[in-house]
Amino acid sequence: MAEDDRRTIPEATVARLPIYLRTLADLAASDTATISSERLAELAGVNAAKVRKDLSHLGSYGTRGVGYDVEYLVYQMSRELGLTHDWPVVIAGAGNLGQALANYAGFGNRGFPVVAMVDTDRSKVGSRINGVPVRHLDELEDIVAEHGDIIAVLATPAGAAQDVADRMISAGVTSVLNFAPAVLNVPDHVWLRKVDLAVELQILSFYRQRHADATATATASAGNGEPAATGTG
Amino acid sequence: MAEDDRRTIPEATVARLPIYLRTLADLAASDTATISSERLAELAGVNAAKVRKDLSHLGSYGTRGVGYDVEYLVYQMSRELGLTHDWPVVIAGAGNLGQALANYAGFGNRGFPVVAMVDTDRSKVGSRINGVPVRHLDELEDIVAEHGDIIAVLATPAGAAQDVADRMISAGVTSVLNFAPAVLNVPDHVWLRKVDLAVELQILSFYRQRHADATATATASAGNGEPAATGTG
DNA sequence: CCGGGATCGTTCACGTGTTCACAAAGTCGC
DNA sequence: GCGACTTTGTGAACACGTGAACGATCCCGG
Repeated sequence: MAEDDRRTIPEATVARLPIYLRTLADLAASDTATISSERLAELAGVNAAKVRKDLSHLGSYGTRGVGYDVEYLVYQMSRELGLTHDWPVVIAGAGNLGQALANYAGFGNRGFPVVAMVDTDRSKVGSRINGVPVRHLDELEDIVAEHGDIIAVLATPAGAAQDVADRMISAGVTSVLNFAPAVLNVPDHVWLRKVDLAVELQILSFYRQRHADATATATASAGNGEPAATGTG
Repeated sequence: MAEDDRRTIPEATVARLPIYLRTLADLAASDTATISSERLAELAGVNAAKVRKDLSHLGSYGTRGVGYDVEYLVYQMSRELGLTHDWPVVIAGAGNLGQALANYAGFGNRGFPVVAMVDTDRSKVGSRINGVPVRHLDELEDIVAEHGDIIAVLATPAGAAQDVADRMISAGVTSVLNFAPAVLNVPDHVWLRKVDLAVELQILSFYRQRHADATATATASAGNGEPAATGTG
């Protein structure tokens, strides 16, 4: 493996690393010392060759004939994913979704403490949700200044998302996770990921609809209602 | 375009159709009659050629020199996505996330009525959340029988997700949207998509971490902190 | 010290998705 | 009607991700 490859991990691999990490953490908790690519692939729901190729991007941490050392792999992977220290998170929008995210254990527990929520609704500002203070959107610059490099989670209505994102970014935010059902335009230096519930449901709806069509029209012909799609790379 | 192509829409295209549809619906609401692929691409945040190729999978609904008829495209796309009728949804898990999803307007409003939530916590069973009745998991078979083909949304703890999924599937469910932070194994005839908050944050963390590394080590060299990644295909 | 068995790391071929580029096909002004 | 202009639809080149295959490497028992 060339020295350069270690610094250019394919996007598809990056998206799978957290899954591997979670699986490996479970294994470590159950006192499993080593694991083969085949078993890890099974647990992570992917192909064994893919596991080996993915892990090879991190370096040669496996031992032929034995497998991978779970503890060491967890350590290296955590380091690579930047999980050795906390990343503060600010949630924009204290509505249903925002509150649920603030309460979500998986957030704060594992390295992503929610340091504040911001909203424009003055009746919410000043309260606390799961211990997280709700502050006014206008205080955003202060919050970023307090915590430095921060991750923005957008849980606002669609109409407000772009405006809030713009303010986040001009305040210095470079990582945005968008839950609002809207397409966001961000500058090149900002990393954006999006989670869209409606889109996911509609994708499911498409395949179901097509399956219904296929079985309806092809009652006697060779109906090929190909199923089994895994989602959200 | 061969007759066959209309029935084999690439997965990547399917994932973008809902975005186009939402954009087009907004345009229709603002009395825009026709739109070019270039403008639609701009609004949807993608490449113009990609828009044309994606839309060509639905058929030749554009007019050269003019663009696409917005209304007609909305109609065809809704039909293709199976949005001409409702798809009932059952949410498993009445915790923070499940409740937020039940309250989420984008769900029930646009063709995905939440007909029930299921949980094993007897203190929750019998109550209503945003008008949605919370029933016991054991009633799952009844619920599926009542509403026929149903979409399952899993908002349970990770440990319970596989069990609940198994029960859903044996009750007849063929579409599953998984919010639980766990890898699910489902039979081939079931469509599965997943949304994982922790994974998304960790992906953001990776790119931020790498960026920090790059700028730290390459203060004087040609620091190439390549940003701008769009998420969740 | 050596052979057998297991498993990694990598190469290669293939399929899928993206982007460019351009002919085909339409509109509009005159 | 006709030419200029606009925009679609698609062919082709390219980039990327996947999965199978296999040599390389390591442990273990004797």
